[in-house]
Amino acid sequence: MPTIKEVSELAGVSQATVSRVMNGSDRVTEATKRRVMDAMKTLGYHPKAAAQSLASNRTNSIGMVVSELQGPFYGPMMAGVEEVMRKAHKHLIIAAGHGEEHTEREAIEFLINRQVDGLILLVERLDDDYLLALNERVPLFLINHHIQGLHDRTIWLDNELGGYRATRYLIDQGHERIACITGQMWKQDAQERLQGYQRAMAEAGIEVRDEWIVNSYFELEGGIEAFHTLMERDTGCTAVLACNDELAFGVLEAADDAGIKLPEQLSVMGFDNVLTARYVQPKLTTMNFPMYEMAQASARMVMTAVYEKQQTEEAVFEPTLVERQSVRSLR
Amino acid sequence: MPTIKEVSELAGVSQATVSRVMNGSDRVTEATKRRVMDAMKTLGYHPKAAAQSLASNRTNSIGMVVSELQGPFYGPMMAGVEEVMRKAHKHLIIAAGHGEEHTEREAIEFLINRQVDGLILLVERLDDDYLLALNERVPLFLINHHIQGLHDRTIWLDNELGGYRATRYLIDQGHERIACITGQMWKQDAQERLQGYQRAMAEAGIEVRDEWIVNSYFELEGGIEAFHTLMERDTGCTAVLACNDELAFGVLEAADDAGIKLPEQLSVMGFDNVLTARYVQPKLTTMNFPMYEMAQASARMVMTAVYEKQQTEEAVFEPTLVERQSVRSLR
DNA sequence: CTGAAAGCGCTAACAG
DNA sequence: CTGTTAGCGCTTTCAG
Repeated sequence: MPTIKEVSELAGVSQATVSRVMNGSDRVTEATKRRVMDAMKTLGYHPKAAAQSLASNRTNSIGMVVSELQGPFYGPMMAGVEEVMRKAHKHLIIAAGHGEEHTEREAIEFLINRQVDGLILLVERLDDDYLLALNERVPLFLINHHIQGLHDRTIWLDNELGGYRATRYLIDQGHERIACITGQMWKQDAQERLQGYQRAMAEAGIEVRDEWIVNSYFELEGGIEAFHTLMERDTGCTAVLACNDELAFGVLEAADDAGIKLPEQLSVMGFDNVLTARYVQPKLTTMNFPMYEMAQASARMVMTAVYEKQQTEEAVFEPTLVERQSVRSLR
Repeated sequence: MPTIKEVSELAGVSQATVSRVMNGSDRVTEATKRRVMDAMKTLGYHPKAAAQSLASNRTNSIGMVVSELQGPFYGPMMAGVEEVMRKAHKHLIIAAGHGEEHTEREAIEFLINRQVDGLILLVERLDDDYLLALNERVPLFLINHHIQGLHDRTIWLDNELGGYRATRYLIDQGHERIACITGQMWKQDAQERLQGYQRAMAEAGIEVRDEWIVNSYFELEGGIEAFHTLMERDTGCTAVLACNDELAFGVLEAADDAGIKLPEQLSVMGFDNVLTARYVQPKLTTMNFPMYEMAQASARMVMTAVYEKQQTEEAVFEPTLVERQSVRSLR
């Protein structure tokens, strides 16, 4: 492994100069720059990340913490981040929270000890005070998590708008009695999606009856249970907004078991557009969650904030309708 | 950020001693060890990874290259690796190949420049010579990829056995005319699964007719196309082994579109047991691919080979049957 | 069992 | 525009 010293000798310059051309920072003559570059090439030189970090106090790596690596959500997320990071020659170190607050904090500490230059967080269970304190130690970037004072470091999906658009679509298809199955209400996105539903209904002048809303949790089983309570309540709803696809899948399954034909007897609308949505029967109409794009945006935000030291501003993404076959038009 | 120097001063020992207790290597008196530990704790000391790397020529990080981050496959894989790595206080740096040989090599070079201590590869398109050469530069660990001379660094799924068991199950259910939809035949696993099918059929004394085998590719569309060619060939098969779940989903969809009832008119068997398999209609009977466990195994292999300098041996995993509803018994 | 000292390979003032 | 000079924080001989 050649070192900077060898390069400098072969190029007939000082190590400092070599360092300069690598970092492109200071002004160097085209001529010497060329000489150095050639020397690097013939030696097959690659700077040693550890040495750079130690000297510069920058690791050129950023950490990413996700609640869990499983699930349909995180692949695209990681892929998006990884892509832009690598193009910029930065390293992505990942850690998973495995679903618990305790392990999420552990994952974060782990990455901070690694002295990452920045931290992208896609987590749910951490409280704001902790995160704010954390931000003093390392620049934080938050995906889908709002915190007072960190707006310009936030990438989020407008869930309220998504809930609104989804509901609006159902209404436009002629539905009036529309049920809504929510996720865990301590989750910000669950709340917001419900709010969007309520706004759309209010706007359409439809009075939402309490029995139309069933509180559940973002899992297949949650969808199944919710479907049953909906049946028991005998609401007469013709459509249901499941606040994420998983819930919708549960509804699909439960409906099928109950011998209810979809979408003929009940229209189902999902939210997230996970991969599986295209595979189920009927193919799920849902709101698209542009995870890949949001991930790229978060990585770009890191680049400009951390490495270019420039101000950033929050990035908002909008869910868009993906029309498939689980919603029937009443018109 | 406290340094080793401060710790040593507070503990009244030399830096060397502190280093020793951290690495647990040399013998140190219990007494001084305790003093050092206390000092570390009161200072909230954490060693700086970059400095350690530079001095020890070990980065305590291993790289992982996957063909693509998307898809149902890699989440569990990463989760498994990450879990055991983090427990051992090692770092996981990931890079994606994004499906092309060119970018896969790039990803690998990227990680090598990062001086990772080892490299876990879950890739398909790289040729053996390249990988063997690579192994001279950094210890390689291969998931589902066989290479002469790297057996003891390989973690693999017995695809042939999986194909055999799947087919065997179909036969046991009373099927005789069993079609097989393969993946891209340049993929090792596609070949092996087919071989397993053939072995089971031969063993059962069933002569496989050429028209029962349709060469396709591991995607939903591949399954749809394969289903249609199967229909055109009018084989009279009562069951079909789709060599991965994606293919099976394609068959499900195409069959549904063609008005063919599953599993009444055709039994479908998948392979991989991706998350989605539980969501489709009928729920897919398939062979389980223990990705999470295999990932953990690969990480453990890295630990013992790289950090404990001990010999390892290949780890083989067996696919097991997951019985759901897409296969009908003829008995 | 412990300390002293010499780097690991690079960056970052500070001069010139 | 370029060279000189200190380190960055840790590990690792080599003595003792």
